[in-house]
Amino acid sequence: MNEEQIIEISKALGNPTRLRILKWLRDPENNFPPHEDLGHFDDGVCASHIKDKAGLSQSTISSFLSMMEKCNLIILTRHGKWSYFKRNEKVIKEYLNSIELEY
Amino acid sequence: MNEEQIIEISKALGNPTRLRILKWLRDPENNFPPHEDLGHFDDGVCASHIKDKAGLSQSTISSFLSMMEKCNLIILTRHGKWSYFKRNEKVIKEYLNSIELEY
DNA sequence: TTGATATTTCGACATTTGTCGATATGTTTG
DNA sequence: CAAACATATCGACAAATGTCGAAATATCAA
Repeated sequence: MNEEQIIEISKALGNPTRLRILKWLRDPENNFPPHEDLGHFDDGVCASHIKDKAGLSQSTISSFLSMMEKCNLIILTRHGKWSYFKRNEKVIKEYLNSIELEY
Repeated sequence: MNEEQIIEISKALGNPTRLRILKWLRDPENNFPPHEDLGHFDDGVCASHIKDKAGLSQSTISSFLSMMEKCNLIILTRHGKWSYFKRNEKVIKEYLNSIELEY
């Protein structure tokens, strides 16, 4: 993983709300209500539920999720009007490995 | 490692100069000139050498090193008028483990 | 103790980030 | 298509960060 990516991910992790979102997404069943429509968390959790749990404004959460997605910490999947977010385990591992081995 | 510490370390890693300093300190022999007085890198590298390599002002580097030390990423040892900095491998490992297992 | 040198602290200022409410866009459904 | 809802974007503003040069401290050495 290149330096730029490591820096962007580190910035994303340097905020309590974003760090918690990442943690919550580890275990959607225990951190969020079920999705009415979908009935599963295969693509993660929809933005509204994350907003409700985080307790910040819709626009703030939207931009937080967007920056987490831009640096590939999370993966966005759209189902109709809903945006679902799940962890990008591969990139998280790469981040940890890069720091461990290179930085 | 608690959330606050993870956040502070992530912030420290979210800047190219600080990230590079951490990397350089992995291998002082190959990244810095020898210490005239000391003749070894047992306590790391002195602030001036880090400043020269980073190419930022002395005050900027001083505050960068200070914040890296406050969040325990690096360990400061003073020898007379020189401040030497080395990596805190234990804390770096704890950071990576915490993210891997909790976040 | 005085001068030279290493580091820290201070004050300034520009840039970035955190956060909001309002507005715009996109999607579903009646 | 129009209303309703989920999400994204915009504009604003306060707080934090990046960065500098200058001044203050601390230490060594003559």
